[in-house]
Amino acid sequence: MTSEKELMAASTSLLVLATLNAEPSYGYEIVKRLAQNAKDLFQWQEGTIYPVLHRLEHDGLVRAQWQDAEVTRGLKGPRRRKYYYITAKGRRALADKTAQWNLFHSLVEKMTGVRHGQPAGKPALR
Amino acid sequence: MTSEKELMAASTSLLVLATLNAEPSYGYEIVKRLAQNAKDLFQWQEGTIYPVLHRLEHDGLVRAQWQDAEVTRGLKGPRRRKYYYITAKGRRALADKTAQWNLFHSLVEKMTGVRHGQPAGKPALR
DNA sequence: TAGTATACCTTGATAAGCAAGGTATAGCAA
DNA sequence: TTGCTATACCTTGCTTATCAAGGTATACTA
Repeated sequence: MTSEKELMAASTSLLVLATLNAEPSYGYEIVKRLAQNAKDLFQWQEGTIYPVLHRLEHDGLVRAQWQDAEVTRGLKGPRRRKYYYITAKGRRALADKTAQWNLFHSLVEKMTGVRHGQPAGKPALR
Repeated sequence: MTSEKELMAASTSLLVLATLNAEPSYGYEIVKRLAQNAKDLFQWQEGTIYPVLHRLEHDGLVRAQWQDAEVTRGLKGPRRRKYYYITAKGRRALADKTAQWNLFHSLVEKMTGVRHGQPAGKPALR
């Protein structure tokens, strides 16, 4: 595999970037949101997501900002959240990774004989 | 990730099983065939495929058989090929893994906002 | 006062892929 | 005949991603 390994590894960072592209968020919430979108069929662990966020930040695809103390006033739990925002570079990376994913998916489709569209009896997440 | 980790790891065994489902084959040829189907955009290494085949055989999803000597007569190269055949259990596994892959893909689609069908300007392998 | 939910994080084990190398056979060209 | 290339099998060591598990701390709630 040349870039296929990154494609595999990309699925998590891809989904994290997609989450942040929709709306800024923080680690704990991203975990919940992914599980929610996947209807709990797939669940990422915190131990997976936090290192990914750190790497994305290190690579400049997202930037992090501890929220103001007053924002959390009235909320239960600790008064600290590290919000992540996708950057312009992150949006480009998201587009690239999405294109790569779709390309790889079309290979799987071709080889497994799955047709486009959603054939009857093939459930999908909605 | 619950079974998501297997889903990631599944992409290679999925494609190997799909290859063998189309037609019995052997390691060296499978590598070539995958690269060909992927138009060399993705390339699996022998060091990846052989262990996968051994694992699939160990799990009973394929069975292996050294070919007869006469079959290779006239061919260049060594007179030995280890042909792999998909089993009934392998076909069930292929169906399962394909369903899992499609489920996961629908999550990616949902989160990246990609619609079904092939939107204009989104190239795919044909 | 104890439990639960929120929110951050790290560590050690497991597993998959890759690059690189190794062995061997046979055709073909110099 | 000598050496290159293609075929065909395989293993080893490194890297990297994920997970399970644990740790810290805050604040609401029973």
